[in-house]
Amino acid sequence: MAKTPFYITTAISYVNGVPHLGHAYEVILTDVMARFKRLDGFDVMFLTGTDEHGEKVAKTAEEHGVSPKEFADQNAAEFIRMTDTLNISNDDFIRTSEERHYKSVQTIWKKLKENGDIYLGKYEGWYSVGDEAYFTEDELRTSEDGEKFTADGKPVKWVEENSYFFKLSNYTDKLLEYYEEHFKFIQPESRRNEIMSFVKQEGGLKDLSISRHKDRLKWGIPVPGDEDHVMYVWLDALTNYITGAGYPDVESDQYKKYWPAQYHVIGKDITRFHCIYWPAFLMSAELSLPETVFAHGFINVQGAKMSKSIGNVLSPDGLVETYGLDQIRYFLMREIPHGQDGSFSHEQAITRINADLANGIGNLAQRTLSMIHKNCDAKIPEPTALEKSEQEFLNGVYNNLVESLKPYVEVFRFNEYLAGIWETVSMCDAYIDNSAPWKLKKENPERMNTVLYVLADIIRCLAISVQPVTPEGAGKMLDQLKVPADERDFAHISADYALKPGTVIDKPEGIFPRIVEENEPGRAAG
RNA sequence: GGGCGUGUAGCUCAGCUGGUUAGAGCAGACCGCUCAUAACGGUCUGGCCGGGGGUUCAAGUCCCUCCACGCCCA
Repeated sequence: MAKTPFYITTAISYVNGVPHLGHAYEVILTDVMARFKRLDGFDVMFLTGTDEHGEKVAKTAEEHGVSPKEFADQNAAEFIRMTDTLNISNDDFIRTSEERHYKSVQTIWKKLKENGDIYLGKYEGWYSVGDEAYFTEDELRTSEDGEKFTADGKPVKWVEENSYFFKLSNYTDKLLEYYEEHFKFIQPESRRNEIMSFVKQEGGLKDLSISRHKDRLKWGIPVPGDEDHVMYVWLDALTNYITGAGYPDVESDQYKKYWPAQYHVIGKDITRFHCIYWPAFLMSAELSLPETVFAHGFINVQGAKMSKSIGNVLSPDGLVETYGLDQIRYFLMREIPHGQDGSFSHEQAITRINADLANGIGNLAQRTLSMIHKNCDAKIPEPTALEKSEQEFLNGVYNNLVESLKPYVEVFRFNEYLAGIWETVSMCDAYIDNSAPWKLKKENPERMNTVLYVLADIIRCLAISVQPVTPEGAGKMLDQLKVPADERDFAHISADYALKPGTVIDKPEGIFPRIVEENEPGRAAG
């Protein structure tokens, strides 16, 4: 039976800076969904990448005395490295400076043009290089000597130039209609409201400038048929999602299989581009629209927005070094509520990691496997007749552990998913205490074997279920139980694949060590 | 200025279309256990559900208003 395709993307990261916690969160969030879907039997395509063009990159490159391409190469390498550091399972990594992307963007440009949605106009206005955006008069502040500045103090200059425009104004009604008919297109709902009220603004949507004159911006994709112009960032950047699926070869297996995407996972700050511009471009190019744009929140660090000036910017490297990879993945998925802003603090991280990973699932596996190793001749014991409650416990795990939590996963509520899994962890600990296998050892060895067997098989299921979030630790746990590599999908959470009694196990080692604070709390440096 | 959202135990959060004594985890206290990563189990403490007003037999849940914070737009 052919697997159902599932295409998911992160936003592409702008290479003007280097990776920080925000990037890490987004790519982990997406990775967890991708891994979950693979385990659930989908044919997953997971794309992430870098956005490399634009005036800001060109300018920063110049400051560093290198070409834009060299500069982009350097920082793109950092983002690629981040995917390794964080154990991200992306199937592809796209860079907008790649040849395949040039072809793709130029093709879609031609489509928009053929369909009459691109025209040459004139743009004039106050332009801020720092923001790569135009501002209207009333958005600016004027200093005493008449200089104009943006609200946050960046300088602007008056610019007049020819520019190609996209007739976004044609799409006001079509977009609204689309939102009405596709409730799930923008999630969470608060973002949907935001977008709808923006589109409903008086006079409808305004046309969108999509090119820059070459004199001012060379670092970009040339406009087909007009040497003097280079494309402006959003058309270029957004198109990466279809490039990744094989566009412009719309007849390719790849494209037919994966487009339209199921999810674009993005930060809430770029919702508008993804929920207004992108669908409008796709409509104009007569391509299908993605199913859902999911906008996640931001993470505050030690109670404040991450910023260089405060000095609380956390790097993925530092976080992994301080807490461990699975640990940081777990923390972010468990602690950041769905679609809202979350917060990160050292204390919070330690507490959560120790309580759930070290004292919770880690200790559960360790105490169970130790008992098996010591008391069952290092073999998975042979169970005898199960008590009714044990059978029910086991059946509940087989039938519901993952199944009952799927609805949460569908909407990125991984915090709820994990909370659900951990209910079973807790039930196991209670079951151990009630059964007291250390007493059964003398009084009733057969019962001890049964209890330990039930526990071991539930731990097998727990480990399978947490693989999306803590792939490394879960993998080790399954290794310890000698679960074959091809029996680790959700489909194997069943009695049919239960552990085989007699299987020899190694002396267990703790999977998630407790984080012990020395004298002063270590900080993840940014 | 308009809009959206958030405000529930010390902390992080659940509470769908209003319905019995408001829930969970963590933290804290006590008791128990000793297989385990000083881990685990049990019990308990802890909440004028941001303030005020209203609708209703009944409101954390609906309406109005105010306050704080965040975001979108102007």
